Amino acid sequence: MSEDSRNPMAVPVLVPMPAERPYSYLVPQGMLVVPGSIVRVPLGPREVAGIVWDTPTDVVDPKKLRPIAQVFDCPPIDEAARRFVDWVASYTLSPPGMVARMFLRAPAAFDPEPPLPGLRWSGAAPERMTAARERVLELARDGMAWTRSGLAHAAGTSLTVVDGLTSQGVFETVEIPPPPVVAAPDPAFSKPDLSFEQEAAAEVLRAKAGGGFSVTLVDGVTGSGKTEVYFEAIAAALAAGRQVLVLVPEIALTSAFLDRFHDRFGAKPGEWHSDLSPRMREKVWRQVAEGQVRVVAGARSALFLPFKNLGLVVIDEEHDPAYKQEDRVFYNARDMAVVRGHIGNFPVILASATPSVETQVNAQQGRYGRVVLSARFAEAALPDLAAIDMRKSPPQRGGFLSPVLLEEMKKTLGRGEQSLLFLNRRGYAPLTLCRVCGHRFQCRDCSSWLVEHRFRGQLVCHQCGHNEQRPEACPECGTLDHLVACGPGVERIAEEVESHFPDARTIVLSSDMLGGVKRLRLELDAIAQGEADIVIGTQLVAKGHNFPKMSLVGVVDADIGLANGDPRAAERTFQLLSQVTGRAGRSGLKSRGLIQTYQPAHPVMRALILGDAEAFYEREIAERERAHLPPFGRLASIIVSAATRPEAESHARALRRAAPASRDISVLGPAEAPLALIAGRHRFRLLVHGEKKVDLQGFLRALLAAAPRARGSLRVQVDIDPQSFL
DNA sequence: AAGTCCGTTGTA
DNA sequence: ACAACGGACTTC
Repeated sequence: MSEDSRNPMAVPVLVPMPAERPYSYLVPQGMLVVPGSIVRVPLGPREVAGIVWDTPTDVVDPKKLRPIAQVFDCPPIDEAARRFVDWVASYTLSPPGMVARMFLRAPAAFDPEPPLPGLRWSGAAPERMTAARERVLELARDGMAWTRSGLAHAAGTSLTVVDGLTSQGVFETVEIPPPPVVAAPDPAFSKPDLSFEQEAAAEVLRAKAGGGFSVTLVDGVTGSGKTEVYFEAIAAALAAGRQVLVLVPEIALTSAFLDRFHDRFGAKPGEWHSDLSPRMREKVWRQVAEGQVRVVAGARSALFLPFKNLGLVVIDEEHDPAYKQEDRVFYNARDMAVVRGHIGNFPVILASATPSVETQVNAQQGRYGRVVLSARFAEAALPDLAAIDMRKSPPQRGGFLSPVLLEEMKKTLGRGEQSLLFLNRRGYAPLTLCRVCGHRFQCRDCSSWLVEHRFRGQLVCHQCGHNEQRPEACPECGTLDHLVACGPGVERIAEEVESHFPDARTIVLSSDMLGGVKRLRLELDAIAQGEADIVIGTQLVAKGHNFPKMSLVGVVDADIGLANGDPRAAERTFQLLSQVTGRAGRSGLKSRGLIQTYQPAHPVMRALILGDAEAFYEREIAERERAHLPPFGRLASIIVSAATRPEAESHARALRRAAPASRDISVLGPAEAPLALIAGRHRFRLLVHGEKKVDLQGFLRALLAAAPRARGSLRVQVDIDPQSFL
């Protein structure tokens, strides 16, 4: 876009706020701006970063127009990324500015990285030569630029020696371009040794990696080497000069993945997740935009990085619920990645040992390709799985571990191997009550029980984070020392384990661990090195780690996830338990998985123990089809929340009344949400259910347009394809 | 989303 | 009497 000298031109700019359309800004004389340019613009009393857009704006009073303050010296957001923003905004019913905001998550990166100050040999000799000076000069004589500290360090001298030489004019100061955050991966660095089956799968993926849009499911049991196989597709994309994005759930914890990548490509991928330091974040963002970082391994938000030349997206563990974002813009990164591939016309690979029902159906119906890896790689063998019927082998009074499991742990310990106990419950006990008056400790702002965390001596709300000191006396009746913990959390299981195996090295892992992500990484590494005998963990132990000495996995309570009325409960439980039991036996040890359950005949348990995934999926798919649930029908949920219950309820009813008449779409509710109160906000929920082919978004837009405006404390959140039904 | 403006309430 | 807050309103 060029400017006219008499009539300064206005351009649309998406600003990071919930407006339905871009705003218009004037382009000052001499400023050069293209669609995708990242600009600094005035917005009310402040200045914000926005993106120059290319879709129509509303006509606006020319007097209101204000000029763009600055165009950042930064590669513009490309056409494909812009269409992606529009698409995501439209699909999720989010304001486009809020989606664009996700592309602008590293404000410091809009300006180029400053060069580092460096030193280069000027050709001059020092006044007097010493041994230390000689060592420094030896390194610098080739004329390459060094950083001051780098040179001193390499020469094994102090900074004083280098500074002395500099002041004598032996070095001249130069600018060193900022170093890359990661080295360039080499597609030919270390060709893997693949089995026949893996090689065949890799060949299919390599062929797709060269072409346009396609989606391929890599369906392989845990330990079958899915990663090695899709690495070959990455190699092909790299060889073709494209950038690659690998989405990984909980990337912050999976250092094993980064190591494997390094082994294959001779360099680490760029990392992107919420735990990055601001400095690193900024460097990665910038270098992705410039095309210098070739491969990013990241959490779901990495989908909104400004790739210069994206040519492949891999979604590892595609079924993982961590891909669903449920705040601000509600989106599923797996589905949006497929859209990104479609818009950018490049292939997408989904990998999982337990694919989501949606992906299974897409593969069955031929919309997605599928490659299958049926055998565990090399020496790895699938664990031998069995259910422990808790009605027949109940735990000791006050305990939660059946004698059968304890006996197996004892044997494992005796062989010097590791056991893993899995329980998806943080803390010591999920409920505390008074034995005298029956008082139950509930969060003052949420409809949920306070969870006792005994290590910290606190009662904690897992919904809003509220915590209080655990009292000695009941706040209701005042009786001392009669509070009782109900049910198990990982801390309580650890206590039980320690009473049975006082000499074993026991470790508890959960996401709330003291010391944060850094500490967790260290502990996971230590476990992989064999520095623990018994590990007790929540779901974070299920994800992608390789524990070579682990030969027993015990699921403490397999029934937990099946209790609520969530339509995805069976699928979730099957996936999670398959993944956990798959932690055992990855390095050839004969291994076992024991599943404690009160309903061993439940189809999920049967499929799991018999290793009959096919039967499970067949049943689950038939059930979804019968009920017209996704992927055979469409769902959206609308959560209305407000400071008071009546406000929320009456607005939810008003939304319901605003629903347009439709034969193919029905609105259920409003009903109080299962979590009726979160952080002091009362919640009501509507479910919108339609046939597969309906225009669900159009229906919702009409509904929202006809509904009264949400004022005061009222908030309305629309969740397309909801995963959580709480 | 993140400011300003303006009305309410709480405290010296 | 005035700060301290919360809600409504605006932003090209």
